[in-house]
Amino acid sequence: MHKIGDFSRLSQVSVKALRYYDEIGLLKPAHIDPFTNYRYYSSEQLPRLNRILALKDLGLSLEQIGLLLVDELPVAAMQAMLSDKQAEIARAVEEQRARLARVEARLRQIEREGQPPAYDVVLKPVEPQLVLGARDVVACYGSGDELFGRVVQHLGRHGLDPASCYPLQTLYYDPEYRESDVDMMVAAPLPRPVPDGDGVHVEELPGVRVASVVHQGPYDALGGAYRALLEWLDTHRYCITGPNRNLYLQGPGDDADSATFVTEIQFPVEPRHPHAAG
Amino acid sequence: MHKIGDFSRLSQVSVKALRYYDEIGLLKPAHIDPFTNYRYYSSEQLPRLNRILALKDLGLSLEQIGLLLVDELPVAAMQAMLSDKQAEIARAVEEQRARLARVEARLRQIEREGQPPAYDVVLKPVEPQLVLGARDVVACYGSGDELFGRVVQHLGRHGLDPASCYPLQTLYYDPEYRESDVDMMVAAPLPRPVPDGDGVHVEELPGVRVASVVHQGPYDALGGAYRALLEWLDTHRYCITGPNRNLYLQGPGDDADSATFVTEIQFPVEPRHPHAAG
DNA sequence: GCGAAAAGTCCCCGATCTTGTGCATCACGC
DNA sequence: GCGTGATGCACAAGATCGGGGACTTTTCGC
Repeated sequence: MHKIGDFSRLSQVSVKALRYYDEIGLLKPAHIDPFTNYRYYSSEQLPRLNRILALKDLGLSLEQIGLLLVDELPVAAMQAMLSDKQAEIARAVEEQRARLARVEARLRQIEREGQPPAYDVVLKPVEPQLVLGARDVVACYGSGDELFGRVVQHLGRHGLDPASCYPLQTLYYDPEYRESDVDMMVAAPLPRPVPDGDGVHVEELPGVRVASVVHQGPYDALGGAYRALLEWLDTHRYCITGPNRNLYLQGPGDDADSATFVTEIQFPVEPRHPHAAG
Repeated sequence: MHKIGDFSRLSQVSVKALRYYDEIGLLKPAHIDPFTNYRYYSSEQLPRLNRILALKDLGLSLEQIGLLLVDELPVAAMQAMLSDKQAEIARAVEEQRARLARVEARLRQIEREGQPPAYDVVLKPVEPQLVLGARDVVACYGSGDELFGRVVQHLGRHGLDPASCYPLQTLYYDPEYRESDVDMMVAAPLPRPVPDGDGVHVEELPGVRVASVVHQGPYDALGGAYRALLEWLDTHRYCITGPNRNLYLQGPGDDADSATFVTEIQFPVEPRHPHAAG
């Protein structure tokens, strides 16, 4: 029988840890003096302690180890828990590798451009939203004004302040970039349903995961933001799964100078080849 | 200007988190109403928030991000921090992969043997220790009794109780297993130096990292423990760097039945090919 | 347009999660 | 009297989340 200090030296486990393992029931001393409360450990408890250390080394929590150390545990249970752990670690490794790839990509970008990236791409979910939409094929990207007019007018007709339908947005349905004959929709989120009308209709935009960037400044510089986002999608192996959206977070309607316009670009995406990331 | 809730919806960052970022100075609202203390955020703050999210996604802490977001930060500083992070993640990946390998090895072992391993190998440091040693080439493994005798006698001559020189141990110096003519030493840790004597000497055993298993039961079953340990060293790519030791934690001298003998086997080791673990 | 109810916001304290470490205080015994 | 043991509380580390009580703002009914 060893006092806790001796057992600690023997096992290279700190006294505090031994007391903690006692407290959580993982390794009770072989004997406790009822008068002094001194803990006494037996050499025969070393194998159990070593098993605890070995399982801890596999990444199992003390709680899980406690479950595994129950006597007569079916082998299948041990296998199940280790398999779970295996899957968990594999997932963690994959995630870390992806993160490493992201860090490397950013480093390379700084290297290449000599400065931090101008745009930061973030992935985020967008909730489904009920919108009033005006969709049409227009001559060019700049000629959606008439669609905005339709939407704002219709909102007014049904007692909705356009400011309460924030943010106004546009969606682009062409599968590839087009200079002319652009299939686009202007959409305004609705706090409550309204009837359809002349050239406008109510629909629910689906919820999607998007990659987004926020552009600040006049619209003629939006191209850089688009390029940055598309390049990011390429580098990080995402593919586009739906019409992209522009959200006019701060625009001409907000009494703002064009230098302070704020526009968010969203592309619905999903990972491409998740198993071939490296 | 948006109230915190609106900005939260816009950015998909929780209100709580926004308040926290304010508190730690990472993202102060563009305006705070001096009467109500309401926070008001501007759309133009979204790029900064997105940069925060992007850096967070790279695994940087909020504190580090705060350092990186200082205006006019030299590019080199950003690169340095990202490089550090890159190295850190690479290390983490490597460690996780090693752990994954350990879990897989254990699973395979259970698969193969149909039951959990009988021995758990743990790596641990052993401190240097001053010992009284009796070294000789003896006929076979079992014939070290005379060496034990020498040591115990010498201890007694200098007023030391063998019980205070715990645990007695043996070291085996042959570079490979031998059936006969075994070069071994019996050693007893010393609480204080004693003079050398007939066939015994004082020396300091070096501190080493060892792989160890604990065997419980009679000595004729020690072979299984040895095999388990050596197999583990092979599987986990460790090589032996010194004489192995047996520690007699509970043995014939402790009033014990041979079924309750407890012996620890230690092999000094170091990793073999650390870069070729997978 | 007014009052009341509902929703949003404030700040502050504490919990989370894990595996312990550090410190203070008191008891035991060689 | 010093080393060792006991107990118990606090703290750690990081990034929030939860809840409570007090205000403020918005909305809804009339």
